[in-house]
Amino acid sequence: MWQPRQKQQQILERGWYWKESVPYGVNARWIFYKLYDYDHLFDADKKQAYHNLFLPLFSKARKQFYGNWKPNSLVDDSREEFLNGFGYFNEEEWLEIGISKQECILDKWQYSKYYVEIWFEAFAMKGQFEYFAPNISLVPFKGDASIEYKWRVAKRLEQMAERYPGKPIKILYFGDLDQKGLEIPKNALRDIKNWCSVSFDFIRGGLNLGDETKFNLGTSIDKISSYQWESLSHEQAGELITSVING
DNA sequence: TTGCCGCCGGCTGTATCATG
DNA sequence: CATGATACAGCCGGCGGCAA
Repeated sequence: MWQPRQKQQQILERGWYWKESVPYGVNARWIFYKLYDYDHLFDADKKQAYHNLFLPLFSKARKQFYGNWKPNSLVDDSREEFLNGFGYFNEEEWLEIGISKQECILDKWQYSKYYVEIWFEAFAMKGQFEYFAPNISLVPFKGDASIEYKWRVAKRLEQMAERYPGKPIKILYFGDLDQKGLEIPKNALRDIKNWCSVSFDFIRGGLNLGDETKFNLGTSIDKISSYQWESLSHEQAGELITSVING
């Protein structure tokens, strides 16, 4: 039975506290920023602390089932399996579950002023956007978008323009405040605008210049003077997302 | 003395940009 | 024009030293 040392125990305990502090699943990176920036539990350089101290420790805790930690205590939204071959066991189950319990979902966009999509860079924070922006389509960016993905986005926006004639399209973008974080949407927009016959508003909701001081953010793991979406607290992220949606 | 810890590097796959 | 670095989110393994 693995027994972490005093310091490690303290870090794991605080990690569990942060994990439990929000109503959605979080990734390792999010917890690390809380432990480093808020709790100051690491003396080492940020990048070193993340790769050499934090990740191995929390990997071990989950694999060894230390305390309440389990392999699924942290979420990975970036990998997905595709299950096939399932269905109803028989006609009776189909009538019971397939038909009678089916909800009739009506389109909400037809009544709204705009068609809105949220594009965001910090892919693993999907749960957070689902929580603060229910009923809005979420379009994750994992680093630079692939060519096919950009084409898919462009064609979808055309379809939306056709489905909701005259309704303006608004894209709200959220991502890191660093060089790459600014390039990712710029690169994607270049192709998407080329391939999309309809126009749309693109609004970078954050992180924008000034947000780092407004929210008193700690710096990125990888680069000083860079700021990551995961540095935002639950409340700050909620405030930022909802204010952009309502604005 | 054993095993935990810190440190370092590499791997997955697609894309863009800086450098030489 | 070719190569390397970086972005995304982690997981895995080896080595050497120190602590329980």
